[in-house]
Amino acid sequence: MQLGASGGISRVTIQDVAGRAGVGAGTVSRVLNANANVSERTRRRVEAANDELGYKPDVAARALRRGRTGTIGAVVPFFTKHFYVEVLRAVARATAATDLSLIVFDIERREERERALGQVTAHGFLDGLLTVSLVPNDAELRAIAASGLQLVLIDGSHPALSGVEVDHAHGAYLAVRHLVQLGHRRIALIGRPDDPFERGFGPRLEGYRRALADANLDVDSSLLIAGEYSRESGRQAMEGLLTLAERPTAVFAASDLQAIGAMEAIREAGLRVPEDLAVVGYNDIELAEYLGLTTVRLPTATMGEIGVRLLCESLAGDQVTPRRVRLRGELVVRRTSGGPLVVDLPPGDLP
Amino acid sequence: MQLGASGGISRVTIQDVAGRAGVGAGTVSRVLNANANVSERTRRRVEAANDELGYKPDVAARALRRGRTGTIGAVVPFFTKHFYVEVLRAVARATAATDLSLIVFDIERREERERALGQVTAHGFLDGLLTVSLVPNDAELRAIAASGLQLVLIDGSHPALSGVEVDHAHGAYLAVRHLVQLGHRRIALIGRPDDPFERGFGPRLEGYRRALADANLDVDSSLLIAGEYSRESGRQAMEGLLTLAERPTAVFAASDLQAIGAMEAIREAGLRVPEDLAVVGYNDIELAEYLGLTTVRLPTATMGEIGVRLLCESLAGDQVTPRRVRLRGELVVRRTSGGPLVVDLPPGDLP
DNA sequence: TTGTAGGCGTTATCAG
DNA sequence: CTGATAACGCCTACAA
Repeated sequence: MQLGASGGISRVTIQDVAGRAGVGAGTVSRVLNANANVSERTRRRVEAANDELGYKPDVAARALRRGRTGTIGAVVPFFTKHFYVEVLRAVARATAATDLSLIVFDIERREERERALGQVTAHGFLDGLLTVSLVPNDAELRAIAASGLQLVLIDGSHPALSGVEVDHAHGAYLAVRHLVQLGHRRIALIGRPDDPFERGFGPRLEGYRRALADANLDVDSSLLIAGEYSRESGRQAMEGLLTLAERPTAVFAASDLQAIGAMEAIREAGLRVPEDLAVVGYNDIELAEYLGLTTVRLPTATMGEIGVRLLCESLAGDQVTPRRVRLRGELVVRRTSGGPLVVDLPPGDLP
Repeated sequence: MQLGASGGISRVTIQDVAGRAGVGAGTVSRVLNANANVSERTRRRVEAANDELGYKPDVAARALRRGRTGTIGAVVPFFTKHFYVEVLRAVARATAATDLSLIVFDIERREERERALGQVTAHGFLDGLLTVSLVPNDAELRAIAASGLQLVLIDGSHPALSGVEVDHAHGAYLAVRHLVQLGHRRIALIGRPDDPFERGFGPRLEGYRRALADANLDVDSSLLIAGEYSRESGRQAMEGLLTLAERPTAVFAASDLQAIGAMEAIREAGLRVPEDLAVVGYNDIELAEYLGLTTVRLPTATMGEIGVRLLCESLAGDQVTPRRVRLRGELVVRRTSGGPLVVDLPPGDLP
């Protein structure tokens, strides 16, 4: 009898477990895969043997036999930012509930994106891929398709691909309509594009326009500032807005981080939120509640779950046509917009 | 004939290539693995068939047969920082020269570290692992050993593991000795620990002590500031040092980023480098040359190469005892230390 | 309910 | 130098 190849520790195989449990290998396999008709007694014996030997099925053998590796990848930008963390957490949880393994690729810089996508597709040990807020370009798409990799987009969309997207236009619409209803007429937009590595407005501009149009208000382009997903960006944008001859009375920032930066700028200019300037953010990060920031809450958990579910469906190969799910966020009204709200303070805390 | 399992595209197998080339599968395999005795004519035929069919060996089948997956992982913190980028670049290059694939895990936060290490060891599709500036704890080490994964440390050391380490104490010694030789007697140390997720001094303090001891100088603990690897940290440390009653005349920062931050603080205080305060950094990042920063250059490329080589040796399983390689950096004298140096300026550029 | 055999795609061995 | 052939470890028919 030979030692299991180099892998280090001589491998425990399904045969060993079968021998130990006094059953055939097929039975062990059935137990492992919760597969069906195994008597309770046998199952227990097998499980015991399994534990005693510390058996772990060989991924390679399994992959060869099944034609699938049982491993998926998730490509996520900016691991540190709330939205991505939340989505990824949901993805991890949902994946854990399946028999798939997840490998996470964190993309903090543009260059890494290419590298990660390349290495993921070239290697050939992934069945499927989830990308968050990243839509691969045509070349990447071709490579992915050629390698037989199933791709599902989370917070992004492409006509030929399955994906979960968020109706950011609708979220922006809710936010801006809220401000309009509070009587604001000059509402600034501090934008954020779709692609996390860009600058620009993205679909939030559309919601902004729609909310204004509903109220028969014109869009004043001097109130539109494109930025990126950061506090500093929000601060700068706000500083610019404050120099305007005719200042806005409210601002919708396309991310909470930007909203927080904007509020800093507002306070430094000696103005008050919401009395002088109402502020609404987007994402509902943890700090938002603490700061009383009115914002739009996104269904991050649902997005992650559905993303995994769609990928599982793609892997099962049942359906051919891509499925695209569209989700909506909800407005969370707090102090910074100056809207009507009920604050539940314990009576003792009142001054 | 059945379609290759779900993988998507029906798989081209080695048999197909063999058929197309009119040879046996074994021969194709030999060609693919540059294995030896194949006639030039046959080799060409096989390669042609290979190209025409776009054949890619199945990783799973190969892994099963060989007992090794041919994939290694590299766990690297702070992908954006010069030192890690350089080491990783070398690792990638060295890996490309072998028949191994590399999967990179970027660790930007403490929590990710655990996750990455866990997923990497649990999954079982990696033959080996390289960690940069990260020494796994005992529990992690056990898990790694148990999974038969070969581990090699880059810029870190452990008695039981192979690894390449840098003699940071020696690098610090060179830097501080340089300052001592220039006549400085009050030399501050802005420290940096070994573990990128800590705060502290690390081995650089030892080199600092040694250089001072050589010159019979005492260590003044008020000149020792612990910090982390960032510009801001260096700035703060320097601001503190500048408030001292008896100011230092020179400072050795344990990273260039910290040195740059320190220089900013010095200039903001209205002082000049190197006239009022000499500065030496560590790492030789690109900016260092631009700023004329005297610093210690580390053999990043060599570290990456050797790391990969050590891992390959471990995988080959030839040697049992861990091999540990110790490397040294070199001092690069530029303007900020005020040392004697020759600047090669084109004559025309002189004022 | 359970054991057995065949084969997934590759590579190593053994004849020729 | 090259072609068959037998594993690698697992899963899934098929047979019992």
